[in-house]
Amino acid sequence: MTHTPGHTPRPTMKDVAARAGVGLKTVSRVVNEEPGVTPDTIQRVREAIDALGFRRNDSARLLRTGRTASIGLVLEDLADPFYSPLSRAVEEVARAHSTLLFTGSSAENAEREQELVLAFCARRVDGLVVVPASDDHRYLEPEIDAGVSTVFVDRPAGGIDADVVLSDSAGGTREGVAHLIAHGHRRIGFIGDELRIHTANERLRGYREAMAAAGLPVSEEWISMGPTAPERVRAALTAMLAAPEPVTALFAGNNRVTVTAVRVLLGEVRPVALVGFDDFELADLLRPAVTVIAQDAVGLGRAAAKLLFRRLDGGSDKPRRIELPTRLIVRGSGEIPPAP
Amino acid sequence: MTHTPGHTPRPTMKDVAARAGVGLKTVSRVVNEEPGVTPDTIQRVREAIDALGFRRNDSARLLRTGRTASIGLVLEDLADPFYSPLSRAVEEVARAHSTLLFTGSSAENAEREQELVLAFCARRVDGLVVVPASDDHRYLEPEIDAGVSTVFVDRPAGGIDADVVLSDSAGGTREGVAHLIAHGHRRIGFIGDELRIHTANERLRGYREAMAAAGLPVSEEWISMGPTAPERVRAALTAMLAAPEPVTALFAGNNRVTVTAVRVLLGEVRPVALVGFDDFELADLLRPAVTVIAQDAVGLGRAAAKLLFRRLDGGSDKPRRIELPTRLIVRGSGEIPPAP
DNA sequence: CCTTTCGCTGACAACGTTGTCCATTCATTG
DNA sequence: CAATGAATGGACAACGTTGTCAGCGAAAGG
Repeated sequence: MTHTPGHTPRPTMKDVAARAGVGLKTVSRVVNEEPGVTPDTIQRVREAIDALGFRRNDSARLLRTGRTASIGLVLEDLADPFYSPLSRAVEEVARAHSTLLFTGSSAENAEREQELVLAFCARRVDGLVVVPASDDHRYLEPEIDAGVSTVFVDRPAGGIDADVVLSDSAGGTREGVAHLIAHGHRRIGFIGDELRIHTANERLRGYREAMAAAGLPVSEEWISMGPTAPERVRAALTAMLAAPEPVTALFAGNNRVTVTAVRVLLGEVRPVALVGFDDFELADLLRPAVTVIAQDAVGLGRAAAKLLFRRLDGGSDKPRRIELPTRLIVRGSGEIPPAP
Repeated sequence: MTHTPGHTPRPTMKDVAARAGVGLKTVSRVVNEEPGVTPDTIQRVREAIDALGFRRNDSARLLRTGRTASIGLVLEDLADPFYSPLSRAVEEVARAHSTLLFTGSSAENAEREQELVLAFCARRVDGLVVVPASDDHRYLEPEIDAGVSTVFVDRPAGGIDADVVLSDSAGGTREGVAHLIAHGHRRIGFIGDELRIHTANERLRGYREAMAAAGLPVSEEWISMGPTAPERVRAALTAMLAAPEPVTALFAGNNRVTVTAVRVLLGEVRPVALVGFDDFELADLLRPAVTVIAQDAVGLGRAAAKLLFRRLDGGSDKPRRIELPTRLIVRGSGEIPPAP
């Protein structure tokens, strides 16, 4: 018994063929609009299809043809306001290529990433777009060899040479920190994500470079890397502000940090300047409005997906690295001068 | 040729069997951890699997077994801050059932919804979670008969009797409007989404009921339904404020309307009270902080997915309608008294 | 009128897996 | 020592589709 009790089993091409009084292959031809069928026969087959409510089983079809017309997207969290436009962009490109999209969230967990990726591979997706959570992707090598094109986004793959689409994290951060320096700040804090995350590292590097370029010393007490949970960020920032020589400005390493920082600073008497990496909705409506380094999430997703489909269409030069520029959006919070 | 040039073709169970010197079915048994294989044989097969980098083709497997262990999620926009937690919740439940998730955005377009749904059905997903964009789902009837369990979320299906999980839109709106009335407002505007959208209708009904319950007249000029594009909302609100008897408070029908309203009101000299349907991040950081009717997006997604899996596990009583309560979150913007 | 060509159609194998069932082996038992 | 039966392994069909190829009839050409 192949159908759930209580349900009529799905008609197959065989059923349609029988009903229309034609051969199996003729039905296939009609369904796929292949040439070489008389209008009369087409008509008969069409009627049988409608009468039976037949719908082609794409799983079976794709088993035969070898392509599944589906791709997998693994990211950190579907619900993260930074990743959701990215996934929407991937979806859009996939749609343009008549391809369906599997999605999964790794929750920043290496094991879960691998589990998802391999599950997608077992489903024989044609390709993958992955926001890495792990830093070792050698487990993907056999899959890639077997023909599963893979493009990494937002962070590079670990241990393998693969396509990747990134934002210019270091450059963007340099620009943001330079903006704070230009407004007179000398003691600038940096709160970022865990060091094992590539972008966190890059942004920290950008911070150090900008400070060095301005000839400013950096105290390690101004730097705090770790989980972006509100409590951790709150504690870190509070400590920086309570130090004997408190920071007068903060660079926030991503939007979750920025939001928590805004909350903390709202309770501060001293004005503290703030620039955040990642734009977010309503940043312009806060008071002060938050100056940010905006990344192009849609651009990242689109570029990654397009690169993936180029691979699927046969482009197979060596792995590419695409870096998208960021954009400083000046809104006010970065222009607050240091308290005298 | 079944593999892309330049790639090694994937090994199949046959290859593994040959290499391990056992029968095909024995490999299948090992892979599926079925009993009846000597530890010794298991060992040999395992080695062959590793050596060849074999990974079971789930598409083929599922063709045979009839279940695809995948479900489809169709919503309005994956990138919408209201829907992304919902989809994350569905994903979480799916994961707990070892099921993969196809996602697709209908962009509030009936045709596209149907296209997506039918594409998922052609892939023989086990079930569907759908946020309706169309108001006629009779096209789904043959699929449901064929055993594709379907649960609708956020809005009910049109033309068919099916499971649905909703927020209490009318009740929530009543509560929100009553809140404004309690603070002295008599002329309250309502800006909502297009009338063909069920929730828009329900919320409008809630508004009318609350006004009627307080014995307040309603001028049709205080009501504006239509697309939630910022320009349209801006124009509507501006008109309400410029009228001879301007509204002193606004109820915004969803979060997109609320955000645009906040922007418009920021430029207003008169204080205007505001309550919005849907909570959104940072609502508490705006000044005034925005009072909202919060819906439980995660709860909606989870309830829908759980109901779906209950169906998949065989539960087949008649279609259920689950209504989740909303919650008034008082933050300030709703407490502004009417200008004298 | 016979052959060639061509348009149309269908039988059959194959895709990679699982379910059914029979064959073999080997230890146990009468 | 033969009979029994459990444990193990494998041959084969089937899932629903598409690709290959051969057959058939009719139109076209000699």
